[in-house]
Amino acid sequence: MTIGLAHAELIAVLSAVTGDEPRVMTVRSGDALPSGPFELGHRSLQAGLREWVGDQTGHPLGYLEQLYTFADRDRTHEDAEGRTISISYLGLVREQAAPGAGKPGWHGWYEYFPWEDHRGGRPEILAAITGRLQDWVAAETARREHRRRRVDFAFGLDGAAWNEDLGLQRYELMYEAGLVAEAGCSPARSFGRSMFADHRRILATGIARLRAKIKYRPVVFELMPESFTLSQLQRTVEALAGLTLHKPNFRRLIDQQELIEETGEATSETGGRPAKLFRYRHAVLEERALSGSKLPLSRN
Amino acid sequence: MTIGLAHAELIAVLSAVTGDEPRVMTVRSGDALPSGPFELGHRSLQAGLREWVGDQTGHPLGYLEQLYTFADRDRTHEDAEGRTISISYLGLVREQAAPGAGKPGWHGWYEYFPWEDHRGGRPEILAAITGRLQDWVAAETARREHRRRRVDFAFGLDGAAWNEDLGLQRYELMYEAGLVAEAGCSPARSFGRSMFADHRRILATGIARLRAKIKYRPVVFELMPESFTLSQLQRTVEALAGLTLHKPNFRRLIDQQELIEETGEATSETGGRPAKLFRYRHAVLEERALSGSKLPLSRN
DNA sequence: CCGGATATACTCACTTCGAGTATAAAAGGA
DNA sequence: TCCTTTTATACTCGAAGTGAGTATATCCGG
Repeated sequence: MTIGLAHAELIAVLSAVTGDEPRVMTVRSGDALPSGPFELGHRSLQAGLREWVGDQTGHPLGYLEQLYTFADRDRTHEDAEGRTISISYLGLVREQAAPGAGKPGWHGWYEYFPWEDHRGGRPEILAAITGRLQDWVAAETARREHRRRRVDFAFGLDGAAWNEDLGLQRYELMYEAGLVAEAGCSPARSFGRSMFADHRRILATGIARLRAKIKYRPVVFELMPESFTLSQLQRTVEALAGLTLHKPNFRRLIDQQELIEETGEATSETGGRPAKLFRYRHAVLEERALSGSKLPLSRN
Repeated sequence: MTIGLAHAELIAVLSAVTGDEPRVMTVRSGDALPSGPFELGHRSLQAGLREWVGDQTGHPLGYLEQLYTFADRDRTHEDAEGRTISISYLGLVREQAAPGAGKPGWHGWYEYFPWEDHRGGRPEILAAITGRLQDWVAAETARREHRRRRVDFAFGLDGAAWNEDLGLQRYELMYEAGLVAEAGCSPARSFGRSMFADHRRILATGIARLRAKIKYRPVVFELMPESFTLSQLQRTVEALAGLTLHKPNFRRLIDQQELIEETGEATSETGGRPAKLFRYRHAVLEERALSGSKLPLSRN
């Protein structure tokens, strides 16, 4: 059996949350995701990436999961020896363990995807985006209805509700419609900050995966410090989801799951009544669900 | 930047359901999953696999999604040129398009995982498996409680309910505990039919992914013929999940989602009252949810 | 025409969920 | 000191969804 030869490369989407801003680790002043060769000495892909991230950044890496493997024709390596296979990973870094967060190297998610942050209501930029998408729908003749449904569904138009999990579909639609610089359109007519090659698409994949995951796995705690208040926890989830949540219902959800316990201490750094501090119950298996199903949205 | 060279290989978990038996396409008389080199001519991984499957089997491939990419040290290729990277995919084949199903080449899932089929109640083989796992728990000293919780959670012991999505965790626990032939234990002391290298683990990954997916995406219809009865649909879902469902609630769930419509015809092949035939509403976007959350279990 | 088998339709209690309201405990200024 | 602001925490209530069971319809074969 002959086996195709290829170059293997690892790409990491490393995220942290500082305050209420989700961030991603970047190189080249925010133009690319960190990546590197898959060395032969590594035990496995996972171990290879962990080691590599540790060396490069000094941040201990908590949660790590594989995202997707790409090998499209345009990803061919310079020399003709074969094509490049890129294996992407999603990693979560604890805020306090990431002193670089906020400094250069870490950039906010919503710099690249300004239309994904709905915490302050529907972003105004969406009007421009969906306007351009309507033109793109109108330009199609054969399958116009299908295209319209895809746009309406992904962007929450025509009665559909905004779904924060569809970030990847949204980016891909915008790519198809030529609304992002990576698709070759002029920077003036593009939306959001672009990245090298398909790195922004990989970032969108990571964000979408994380947004979906926080709904049924307690991964948020990988981003929290050792002890935290319920409001901090809520703001972190809100930062990731790009949505504001209903406070009483969020709290009910959290203590139904019995994932956290009081430390006994409290903090009064927030201005008003002092908040109790909580810690994650590590006894809980990672397999346990965070929320039964959906996030408790607030109506703004 | 140097890039590691590697051999790239595609592995496919192709599934179909015949009657009420879920099957997987195999080679070597059921000892291995179909696999092949990733050729340089292919446009992308997805296209490469689609083409390759079409050539090899003659079955048109409906749904196709990437599963996982493996590159562990023990997967090294014979010649010393580098290691092998295996990219696995899950594909769904429509029953009527798979005339080979039932014939050699297609084997039932539960031949490899007899403990995963709970349609006739908890399989007796589970008593033997969990017995051996208890020994394995007792053999641990340092983190015995953690190990016990993992076993209880995965196998539905000590108050926990059986969760059909945890097939991969169960296989991995059994591998760790040395209960499967792939882990090097004697065939006499192993459970289920084993496969070449880590192919059974990949199959478990595919099964787990599909079981999770049918709960929130209408992928079952990729396995159904053009028109079908509600009972057929239910039996197909039951075959995949390895569980029996509550009939009235299953039907309520289905027509709440408005995923199917009557063809106007009926069939009386089943013995009793003739059943209405339905078809999948292709107008529905693939992104739409199948069931709000969980499957409607029946209490057996 | 009656029982067995299968399909389809309806009911009801209970839990969960969305939304809103009420009370508690700090800080700071008049 | 007391009142306002701010944040935290606790409780209520109706609507919707879910689990479980029952009732009716329509075929087949004797």
